[in-house]
Amino acid sequence: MTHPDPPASRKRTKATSIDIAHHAGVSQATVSRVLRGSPLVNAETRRRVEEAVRELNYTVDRHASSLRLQRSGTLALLLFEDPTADDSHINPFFLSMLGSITRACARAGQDLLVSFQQLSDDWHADYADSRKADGLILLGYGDYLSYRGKLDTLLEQGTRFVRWGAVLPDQPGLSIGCDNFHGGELVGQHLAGLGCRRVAFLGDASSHYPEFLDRYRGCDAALRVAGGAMDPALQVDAQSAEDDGYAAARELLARSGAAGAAPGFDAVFAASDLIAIGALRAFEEHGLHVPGDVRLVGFDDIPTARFTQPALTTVAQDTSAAGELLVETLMALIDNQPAQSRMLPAQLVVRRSSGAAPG
Amino acid sequence: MTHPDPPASRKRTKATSIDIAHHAGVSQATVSRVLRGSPLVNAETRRRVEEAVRELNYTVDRHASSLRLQRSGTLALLLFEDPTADDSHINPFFLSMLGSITRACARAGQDLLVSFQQLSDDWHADYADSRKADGLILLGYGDYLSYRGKLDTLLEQGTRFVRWGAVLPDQPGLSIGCDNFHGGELVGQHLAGLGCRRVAFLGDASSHYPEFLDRYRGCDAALRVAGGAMDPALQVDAQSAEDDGYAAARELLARSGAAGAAPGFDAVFAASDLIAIGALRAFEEHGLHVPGDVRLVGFDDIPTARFTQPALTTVAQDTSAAGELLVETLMALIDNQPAQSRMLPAQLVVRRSSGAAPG
DNA sequence: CTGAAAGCGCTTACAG
DNA sequence: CTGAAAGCGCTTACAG
Repeated sequence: MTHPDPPASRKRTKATSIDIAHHAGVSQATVSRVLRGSPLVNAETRRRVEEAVRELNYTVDRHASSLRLQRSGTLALLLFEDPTADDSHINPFFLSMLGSITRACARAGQDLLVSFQQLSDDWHADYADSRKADGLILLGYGDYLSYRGKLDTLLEQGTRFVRWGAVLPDQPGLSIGCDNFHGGELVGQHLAGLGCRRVAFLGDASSHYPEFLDRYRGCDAALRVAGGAMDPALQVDAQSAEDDGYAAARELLARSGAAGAAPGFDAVFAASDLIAIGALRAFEEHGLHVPGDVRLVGFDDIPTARFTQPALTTVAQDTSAAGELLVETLMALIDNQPAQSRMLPAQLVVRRSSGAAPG
Repeated sequence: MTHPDPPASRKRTKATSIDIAHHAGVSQATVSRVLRGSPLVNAETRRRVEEAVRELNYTVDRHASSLRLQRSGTLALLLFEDPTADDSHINPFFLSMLGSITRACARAGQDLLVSFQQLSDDWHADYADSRKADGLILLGYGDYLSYRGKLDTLLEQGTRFVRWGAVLPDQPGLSIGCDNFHGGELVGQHLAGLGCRRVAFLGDASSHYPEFLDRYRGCDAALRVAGGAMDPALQVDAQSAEDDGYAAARELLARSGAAGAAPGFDAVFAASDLIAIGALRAFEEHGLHVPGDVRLVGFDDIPTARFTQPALTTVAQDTSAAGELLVETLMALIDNQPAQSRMLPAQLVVRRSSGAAPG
């Protein structure tokens, strides 16, 4: 039984499994077996190896292991930003998703690679092909139609991925998303219950932004039950940033020709909290009181929503469950287990901006 | 000149450099040279290889490359949370740091591994030893004294790391931090200029939390210039979360025995915005008006600070520059270039909570 | 239960 | 300028 010699000069070079083998008086193969938890190892041998591992402070080299196993134990989170977004801050909602995904990965024993991407970037080529990650989590707003094609490419290449977003009937790959339609319904019911008849919508309500579209439709459905409906004339496009909301609200005000006079709408449903916050600023500047003159509802329940003046009524998405489910679904895909798209419940959070709460 | 055969069955298996070599009619070594940008390659050969790479959609296998190069091209961001923190949300300030670090890594061509750690975890063993990352970025609040030892261990092991936090004279390793002392001075000057004499401090001002301590000292120094000083009786410990701020403010109120009567302080400097927001709630419940009865200043300038009622005067840290500098410094360390600790300027952002702005 | 050996896919010193 | 070959540090089928 010969064992390989350890390196002659032990000059603070990282320990390898060969060092451990020598230290414990076993073969390198046995060290590897112990470290991978093989049942084929004698208890006493295992003990000796484990001791050497502790003593030499050894950790398995991740690259050697991944190369051999053809598996990296790493997931990649790609966060898309709209090309319009300058170097400004990321939507807090996504930051909160990032937090929950990070935790979920830790629980699943996976490492997480995080990257921000422009929608236009050549991202589909990179992470999976280079085997940096076993699968991708796709997150972010952006024109769905223009990135759908990239999803097709991913699928063709056999890349495992899960997307956060609208759950659509015929989409490429799997999505986890909030039940946006129901979220919209909750808003519509709430506003109709408060007697609103003319509900404006701030957000791109087309199939370019299917999440916003679902929110719009849900609200419309609820209003119809109450004998009303959304009016397309009261819909103004907006991406999800605050400035977009500000601009859209001004456009809405201009359109309804309400220079000082009563506006042509009694409520505004903003497709995101950031949009709502921008709109709030525009209304304020215009001398329009929220909720006195206009009731306002957002979507996402970002941390700031509690602090706007008035505090923002909004729809909360369960980011904790979302992160968990995204990781779980992606792991199933990677392990060739059955997996499916799923929607998470939405919850209305009533605060003062809709004029319903006490005070 | 013989070239290795490509795999017989081409069943959607990822292309390797051998496939490319065969396709381009060169050796695998030459493919590698082209991909690593070696100048030793004939232009026409290079062209052929590049074409094959495009055609077969080839990407270098990261693990094989890293194993060979003994370099991963990856940085790890370890975000510490206090053990007290339940599954609640991360301080938005750190989320914003995370955003800027992510961008900086992208610009530096490095991948970023993100992980949340409990201060108590055995994190020092993992990332660098396993070669998952070439270096670590350490971020987060937590008892400095209790984690200083781990920094020493990292240093001993030869792990490259940079820490975000207080820049201290005799600390292990390098730190990038905001000039907390000067940030505190700015607050002290501002408050003194408004005629405040009794400034309370909400935050742990000991060497367990050197950043908070520096803020405290800076404020004290500024008050002394104006003929005053901080009063230790008006200092209440608080970690950085909102609930801690709420509790600390109530403790302060109880201590100064001000049940309805005028409190024993005319201003409060909260060590973080989150603490300030919690304090604001406590003061409100107590019937204390900000800034009428108490002037309030925070630290960090998180997104919500603009929206509290009244909007929060605070000290902004340049997170963009911070991320850039953290990555730059860590890269220098990894490349064995000279590198040093650095402080970034702090900037006072005056809003209504200090009673100085118009309105 | 254990060791010897092959091989994961690269990179680069060496020889031409 | 290019190819053949060694080797990075693992994991596991194979043989005992």
